[in-house]
Amino acid sequence: MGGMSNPEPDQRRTEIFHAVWRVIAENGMGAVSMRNVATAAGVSVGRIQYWFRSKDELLQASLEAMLSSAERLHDDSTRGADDRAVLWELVAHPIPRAETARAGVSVFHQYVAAGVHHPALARLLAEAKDGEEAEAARLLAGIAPNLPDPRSSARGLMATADGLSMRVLIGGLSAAEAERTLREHLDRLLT
Amino acid sequence: MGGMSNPEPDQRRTEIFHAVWRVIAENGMGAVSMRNVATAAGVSVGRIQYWFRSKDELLQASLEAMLSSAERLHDDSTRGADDRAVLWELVAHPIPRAETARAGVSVFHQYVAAGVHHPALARLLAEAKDGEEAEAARLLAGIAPNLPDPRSSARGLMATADGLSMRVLIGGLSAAEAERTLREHLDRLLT
DNA sequence: CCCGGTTCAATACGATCGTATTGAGATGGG
DNA sequence: CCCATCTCAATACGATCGTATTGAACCGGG
Repeated sequence: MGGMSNPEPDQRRTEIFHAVWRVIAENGMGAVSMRNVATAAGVSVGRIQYWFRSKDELLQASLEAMLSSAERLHDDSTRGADDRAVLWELVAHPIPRAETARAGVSVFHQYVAAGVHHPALARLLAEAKDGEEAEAARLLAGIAPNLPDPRSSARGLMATADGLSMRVLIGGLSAAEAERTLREHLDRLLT
Repeated sequence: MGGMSNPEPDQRRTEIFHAVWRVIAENGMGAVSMRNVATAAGVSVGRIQYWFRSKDELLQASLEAMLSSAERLHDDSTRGADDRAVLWELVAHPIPRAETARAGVSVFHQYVAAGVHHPALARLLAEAKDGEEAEAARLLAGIAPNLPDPRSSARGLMATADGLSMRVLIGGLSAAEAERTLREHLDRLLT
């Protein structure tokens, strides 16, 4: 038969994912178009069309990539750190403490808004949040074994972080204040 | 001089606001176009263009109308109710317990996502949230006078509600579970 | 009666959208 | 060498977008 397939198709797709995220971070989900993504990636529209059948598949794959990348990040941070620190990183990560973090957090919120009217995206987001919640509950149960309902506590903790994250994103609340409020919540939980 | 202006210009604008909200609730912020709004309102595009100079002004005015309407709603619910009930309504209202409430909540989240890259919208949202927070802190201080930092407690409480609201919107968490988690948070605060 | 202002409806324009189509270069197996 | 296949770039098409323009209906005051 003919030629071989490229040995690194994932590389091609990943470059495009980065461009999607950058477009979303800089100008919101409404600015995501084949042409804008192509320009941001420095490639042609045809290339994106070759690697993704449609804009919808591109968006969905970008979210999957983002979620699994975040999960991998967390798993890495787990090695050799104590559970309290790991838990804190897990629940505090929606709060954009650095300017670079703000980009990622805002991208997440854009996907959430899109997911409200897009079941496939919503499902990915719901499962990711559920996984985070389970992991937080597991850590919480290890740290405070006498907690009556770690799952519910984890749920409240993560919801608090997400709500604070939203406040920081729309302004009027600093990341430092948000972090302090979240810390108070966690401390109250652990005493 | 010539003719008089219509005695009810607010009525015209309000009808259009309703159409904007319906379009956002049903199909998301991305579906908001002059033509879609006109169709939803059963009027011509020209009419919308007459009452609003641009799509941007329409969106901004729609958000202002929604926020002040919500504020008026809350003020009305304040009459003759005890503070605990008023506080609960204030803080639990982001959780879409009925299907009709889901529409309003999802519209709010669409505006939040839009606000991330739209300073004028963000400012309106931030001020509204700040006002809610102040009101919740006031009620909280009245109910539990020994609370060390009512403002911070109110902040955490409302953030929890917003985060839970997000979870319910993207699915995988029922409104009842969200309400229970929020109630636990409030109870822990008041004991 | 008509005239100027209000309130639209209709239409037109250029930009941008998603995507289908087409063909060119590159590459490795037969 | 050559041809099939992979990988893209270029382009075209119809739809939809925001908005500017134009004029018609209506109506109260002079």
